[in-house]
Amino acid sequence: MTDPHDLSAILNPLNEAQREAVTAPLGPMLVLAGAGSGKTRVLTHRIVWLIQAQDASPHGILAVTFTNKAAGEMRGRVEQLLGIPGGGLWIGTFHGIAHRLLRLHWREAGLPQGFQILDSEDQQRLIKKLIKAQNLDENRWVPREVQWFINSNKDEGHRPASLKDNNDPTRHQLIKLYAEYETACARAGVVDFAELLLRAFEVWRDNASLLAHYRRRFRHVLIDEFQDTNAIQYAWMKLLVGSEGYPFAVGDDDQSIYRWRGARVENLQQFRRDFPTSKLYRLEQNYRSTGAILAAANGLISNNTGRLGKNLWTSGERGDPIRLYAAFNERDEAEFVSHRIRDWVAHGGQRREIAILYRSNAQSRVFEEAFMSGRIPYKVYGGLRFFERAEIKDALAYLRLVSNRNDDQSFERVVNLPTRGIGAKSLDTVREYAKGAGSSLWDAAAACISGQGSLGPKAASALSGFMQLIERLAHEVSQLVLHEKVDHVLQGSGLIEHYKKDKQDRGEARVENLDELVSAARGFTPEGVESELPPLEAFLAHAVLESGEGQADAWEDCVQMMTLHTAKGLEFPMVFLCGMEDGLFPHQRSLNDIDGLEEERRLCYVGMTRAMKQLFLTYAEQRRLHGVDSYGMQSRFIKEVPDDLIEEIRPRIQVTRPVAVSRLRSEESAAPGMRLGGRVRHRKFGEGVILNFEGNGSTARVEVNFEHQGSKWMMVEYLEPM
DNA sequence: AAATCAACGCTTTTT
DNA sequence: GCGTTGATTT
Repeated sequence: MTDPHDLSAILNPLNEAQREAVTAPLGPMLVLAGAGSGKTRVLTHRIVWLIQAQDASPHGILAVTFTNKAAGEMRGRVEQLLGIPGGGLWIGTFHGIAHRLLRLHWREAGLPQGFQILDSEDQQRLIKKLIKAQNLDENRWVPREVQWFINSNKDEGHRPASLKDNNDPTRHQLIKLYAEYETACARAGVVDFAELLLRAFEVWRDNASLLAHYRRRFRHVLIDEFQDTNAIQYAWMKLLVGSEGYPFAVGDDDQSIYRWRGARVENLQQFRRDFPTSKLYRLEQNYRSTGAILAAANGLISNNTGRLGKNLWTSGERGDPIRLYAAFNERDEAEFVSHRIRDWVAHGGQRREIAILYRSNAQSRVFEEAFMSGRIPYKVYGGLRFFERAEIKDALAYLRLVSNRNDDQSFERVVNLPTRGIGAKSLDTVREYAKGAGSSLWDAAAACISGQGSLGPKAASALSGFMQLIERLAHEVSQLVLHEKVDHVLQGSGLIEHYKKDKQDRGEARVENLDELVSAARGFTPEGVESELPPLEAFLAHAVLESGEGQADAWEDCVQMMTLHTAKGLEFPMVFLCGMEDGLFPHQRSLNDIDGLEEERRLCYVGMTRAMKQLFLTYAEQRRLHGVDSYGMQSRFIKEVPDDLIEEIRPRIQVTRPVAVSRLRSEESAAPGMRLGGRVRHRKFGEGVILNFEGNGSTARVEVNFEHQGSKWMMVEYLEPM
């Protein structure tokens, strides 16, 4: 047993800056933590320090993160340091904590006790349905955009009633849809993700005694990734902290990459204004990357304006230079990466130490093809997760209906799946009736069967069959344990049969996933507030909130492939930043406004700082994009890395390339430095890249893609190589 | 109700 | 160019 007041275990592993932050006197604190500077360590050690040095009760500490993964890691490390399970400690995601509060205070929040959660796909379906029900033109009222309107307003704390239409008919209609959406959610007893946060905020704002209780309880509020907080998360934090609490915010403005989904970097500065007594700490010593990598990242990010200011440094060695490879096309790029991976493995490295990072998911395909033919095991991150798969959502819809007949989304999803003769027309009748009666689809269906509304006898019997099925399942399942419930509903629903008929490959995988769902139910243990709910309801809520990476993935030694966004928070000995071309990265749609461009730059910064030992930047001079070949310029970000840090790798000769290239190659003596993809300068048009070539000697003409003027054909003599 | 076809659109993602 | 989706066909 360790002496509870021996703090050496907590403090010894820290550097001075970290120790200062961890042991800072109680009060509002903001920690600017650079990439790889030990941010999680400071957060976890602070928690333990509060408990062991300040005698804070674990009960009085709230720690909030954005992802379940981060929350899990934090809890694990705290428990490891404490040497005991950190029961009583509230560590969770914003949404998880909000969910917990709403389960505890569903009455005050005006929610039904068994409310369920809508994921974004469900939300979009519902919105689409509402738009259709209004007979609005779906081209004018795009569900995605309406969804964005609703969510961003919720993120900002706005209810439909508080929104002004400013005599703008479009806005007026959007607000109306928002209001209708709210009504529909209330009737079905469901809340979406943004609603969790807003509702949790409102329940405190509108219940003084409840708020007072939580203010008294949670004196210590620690928030991770503070630069990613949105308006409602910030407001919620501020409300809880009040004037007595001790907020401990950790973030990095240079790693703010989620502005597009409502994150407000400004919250870092706002924090300083709202808590004028707050102390600011900086963690700038990096333990992850070599000096060269850090210098490159610093050089890049220094091009951004309005930074809070931070310079990462390391006491480690400078290491290898950043390597830049100009590929002919995207396949050559992938080949190059493959070669480097083989070299790494041949020298004793592991594949899991390598990350391929790209701006957009579509870029993974070419790499996958190359790795597949090169027999290099890889894993692509991103894409659908387990609980988001169609068949799983179908199964969950059955379970939700069994649990709550008024869940209209689920009703619509499975009423005719597998097909049982309930067509669009019959459903219209039911919908119409529900609309008139202001009831759920289930109740409307019951009414229609019993002769109200115009439903054909055939449809009525089919519908009645479905409803009896659900009632029967609900009855049969009532005494079973969770996984038996799931299993039984799956069997009874006919979903398994339905998917077995599916085209071999796909259908098989789907049935396997459904089996996996039963296993997931078997392995499910409700935690904390979840145990207040019946197991099935707890399981359903859990499934939405933690749609989870496929839990059990055989840990084969794989090259890791993911987008730059996904890579945040991770580190790898060897990193490839691929597709470094203007238009791809920075992305075309971010080129126009300076804020967008700066966010792209931060994204690049995040990518570079993932690398521990080796960093490669690659780009393709020619890339097939959306089916057409295009010629790009190398990313402006490459030029923002100090020259002396970069070592350019010349393309290998044996690469198959267009005939024109070899023709141009033969002209190199006549026009030194002129090659396809080479950079040239024109007196009037500025800089560009050579796209194409014809003729030879003094009659040679080239097509040049100029940075600003577009592409033009011209004589070589007017160009100078760069 | 399945199958086939044309249209579309195409960053980034967590909860 | 590809995968998804909605509409139309049989």
